[in-house]
Amino acid sequence: MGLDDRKLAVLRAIVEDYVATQEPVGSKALVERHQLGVSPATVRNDMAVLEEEGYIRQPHTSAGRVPTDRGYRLFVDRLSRVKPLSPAERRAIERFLVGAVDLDDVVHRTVRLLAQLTRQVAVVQYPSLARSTVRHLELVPISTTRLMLVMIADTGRVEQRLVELPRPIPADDVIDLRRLVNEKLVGTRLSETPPLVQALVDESVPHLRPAMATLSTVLLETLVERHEERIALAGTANLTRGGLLDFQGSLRPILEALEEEVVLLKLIGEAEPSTTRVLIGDENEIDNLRAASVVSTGYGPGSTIVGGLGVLGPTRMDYPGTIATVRAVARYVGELLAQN
Amino acid sequence: MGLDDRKLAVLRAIVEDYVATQEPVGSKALVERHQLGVSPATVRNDMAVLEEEGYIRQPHTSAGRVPTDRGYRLFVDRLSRVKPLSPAERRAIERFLVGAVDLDDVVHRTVRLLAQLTRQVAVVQYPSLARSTVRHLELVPISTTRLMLVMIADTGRVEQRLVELPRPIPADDVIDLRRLVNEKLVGTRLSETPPLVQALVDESVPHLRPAMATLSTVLLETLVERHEERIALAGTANLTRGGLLDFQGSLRPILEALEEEVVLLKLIGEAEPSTTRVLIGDENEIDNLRAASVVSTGYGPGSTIVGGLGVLGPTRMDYPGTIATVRAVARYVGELLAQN
DNA sequence: GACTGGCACTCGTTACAGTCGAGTGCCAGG
DNA sequence: CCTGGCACTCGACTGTAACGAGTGCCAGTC
Repeated sequence: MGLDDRKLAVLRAIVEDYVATQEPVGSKALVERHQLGVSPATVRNDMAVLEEEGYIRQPHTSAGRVPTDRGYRLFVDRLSRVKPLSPAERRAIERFLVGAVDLDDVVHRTVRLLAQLTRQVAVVQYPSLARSTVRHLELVPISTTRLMLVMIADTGRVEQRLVELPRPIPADDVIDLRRLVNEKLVGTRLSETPPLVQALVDESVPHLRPAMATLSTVLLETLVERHEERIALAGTANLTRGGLLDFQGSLRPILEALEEEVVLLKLIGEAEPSTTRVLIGDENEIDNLRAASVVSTGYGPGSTIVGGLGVLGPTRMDYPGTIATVRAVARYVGELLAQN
Repeated sequence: MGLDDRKLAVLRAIVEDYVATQEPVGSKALVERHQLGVSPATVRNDMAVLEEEGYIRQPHTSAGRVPTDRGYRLFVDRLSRVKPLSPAERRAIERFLVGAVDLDDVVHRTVRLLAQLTRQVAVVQYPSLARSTVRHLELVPISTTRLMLVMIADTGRVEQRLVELPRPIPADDVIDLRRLVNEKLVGTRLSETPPLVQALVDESVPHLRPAMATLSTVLLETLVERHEERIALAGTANLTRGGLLDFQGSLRPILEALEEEVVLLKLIGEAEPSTTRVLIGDENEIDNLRAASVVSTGYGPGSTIVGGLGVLGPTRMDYPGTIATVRAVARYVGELLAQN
């Protein structure tokens, strides 16, 4: 498919205008607003080709052109440069994130910041347990047959689970259990833990074994297998911007999808290092989100990735700006985490 | 205002029909669907009175009648009986809530359950810290100048904060601190804690005092004053039911309000024992929610209240059914909490 | 005095026709 | 290969007319 430079310029112009105005853009308006150096008729010919190739389409016979998902894709891949952030945005990011007292606080501030800057729906995954290492395990007796297991990860994440023991155990045994699990597990990554946990059970002295067995079950099942990923969400009200034109009139499927943690994780949780992923409309695997685009990336202290964050919006989205913002926020959050 | 029985019956019929059909209801349709024993003309006269009194209104001159907020209020207060739950609903509640492993789990399941049963937006407040008592405080050294403070409440709630110490302290001192705070605070209600915390600082031996002071600040500021109430939300997709007729066409203000924790707390957090609160449209203090109604109640083990839960939907809502469901769910959750 | 049937009236909804104009595709000429 | 010109399409908007659900009012009845 031979798309010469001018045709690409036309596509870029269409995308930019459509994103800005939300209205199908015609050949005449295009030459007026951009210095293309050719007449509307020429542009029309180019448009015909672009349409044939599937990059743009006409909503109605006598309307202007609108980019297709494929058109946006080409735009993102070849026609757009990442916008540098404005100083105001930089300042906003810093102002927002200093003074966070807590991992919870960091995550909440981040997700709100993202929503505000991009004016889209923002999603932030808590640092993944699978990618964290254990800093400390605490066992707090609740009753003689119940323990509260508290796990503190190096990322600052704290998770707790109630452990229901098969039979009562004395306080001294709790101390022993605590010592044992900490000796064995502190510093390890939870995803690599299963064999270690098993070993813990096998090596326990007989009278501790039943308790240790339950404990290990809880550790494995609830912390690793059903790996308790957490998600923060903000900016759903932004979905209502742009009237009902975006998302083809119904927010329903979008809102439904946003309620499913699993879906969100799929969207932003599979980040690779220092890559920004852009999913445009159709490319999305989740049916409910076929009318939306997602920009996501990983974040973490230094160059390691502990979680993902991103935004979701209409396919008609300011990709360069959004990508820049998502990257910048991820970087700042990474720095923040590195300080701990 | 003399509203005889028949006029009240007419109002009830109008509310029921309108809630069911979402369409303004006229005099003819009314006599057809309800056994009022009079002619449409009579009903029209009654309607005229009801309209004069502000209980119903006409969207257009030649349309049927629609209840006003005031009409719904009268309906809720005097004309409706709380519907008993269907066996299916009871079963759904039990099925949903058994097997919860965790406070987080309980809250999440509850909020989803509520959303599903009422088909509205559901809100559940985590057990309030101010109404919980301290079960255990744990101090975990992160570095020589940092502690992780973990508080476990009797409601199962676990909160953690990073404590930044003014200067390094040895491990033994951490043990002392832990012992001191636990001796003094376990069993107390956090809302009554301030004097006790202050006493802790005053009574500390000199070399522990600086650390204890920071610790107490964290305890007071972040756990009590900025009382860390938490909220779970579900069912926002239900806002899109009933097309765009509810909420006068724009979900925007609703979605915005739902993003503010403070707003949500105001809605459901001020529950009094065993009362179900119903706020209809205008009665709501939050401007953004003037087009919505809220049904909320408190929950807690036994007869104490530790938090609130409720649902939010259009003023055109099945009040009897919703009230019944909210109450039932609150009761079940209370029982569940009582078991711990 | 309360209820009812009848009737004129209101007004939103729908259908239809006509106009307008943005935008297109195509073609002949530079 | 680009351009100006031109006929054509079709959605948006406007105005008109018919329709009908629903009302308010009034005179008559029990």
